[in-house]
Amino acid sequence: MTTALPLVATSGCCSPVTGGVMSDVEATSLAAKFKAMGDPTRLRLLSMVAAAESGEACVCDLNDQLDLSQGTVSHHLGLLVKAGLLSRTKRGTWSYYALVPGALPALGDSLRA
Amino acid sequence: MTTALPLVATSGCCSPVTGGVMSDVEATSLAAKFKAMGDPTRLRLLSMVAAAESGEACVCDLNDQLDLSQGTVSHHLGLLVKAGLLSRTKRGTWSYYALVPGALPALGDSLRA
DNA sequence: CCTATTCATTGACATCTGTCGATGAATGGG
DNA sequence: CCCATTCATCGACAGATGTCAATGAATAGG
Repeated sequence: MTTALPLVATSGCCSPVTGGVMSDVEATSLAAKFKAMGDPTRLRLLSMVAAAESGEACVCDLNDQLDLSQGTVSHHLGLLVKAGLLSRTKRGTWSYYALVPGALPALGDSLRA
Repeated sequence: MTTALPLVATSGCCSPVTGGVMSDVEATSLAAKFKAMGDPTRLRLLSMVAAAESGEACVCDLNDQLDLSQGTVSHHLGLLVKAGLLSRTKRGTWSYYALVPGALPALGDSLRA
């Protein structure tokens, strides 16, 4: 029997903050995600991708709305991918970024009782 | 008529990340809270306070569980207070920290659709 | 009073982070 | 082919951050 790898972030990805004292490992893992969201530019990037009609956006579109150098935007997007919040798909010359399904709500769940 | 200041964090404190493109001001405000949670030590501190029976904990208790200098722990607690996630009450020689009611769930709501 | 306890604040330090400009790789169009 | 476009990566740099040791203020107990 084959166990399919979930394409959607499991809601059990993050230990709840208010569910007992967190271990060092749990805290480090969860903190990495919050850290990725702890920057205004990255938060705006997430909201822009989320607001895109097709569910994805290319760097050029995002870059136009941000008054930052292209390299800097690419850097932030890379961090969001590394944190597991965005996915990147290369098509031709363009890179398309999309929300990892379920990642944000799962993070939100870790803040509920 | 007097308008009472809410002692509980309003659930509308944070603009949702997936509710349209965030403004610079919204993103900066929300990012500050996530930034405060983007550190393993601070996350553990939050979970320790949340796990305290009485709902509050003094620095000495927290310090014992953390293998960090007392000054460092105090520093992290100060950041969590500044972010609006913890409250501080001084009683005698002790400082007691408690969760700001509703603050964490409100943050979590900003990550839901 | 004198001393011990609790805790915030300060100064110092190494490291991390956000930003830019420049470079280079990959693709697509004449 | 040659060139323009898109984008990631690199080197550099100022500023922020996490940590400690030391200091100092406030309180409690003999």
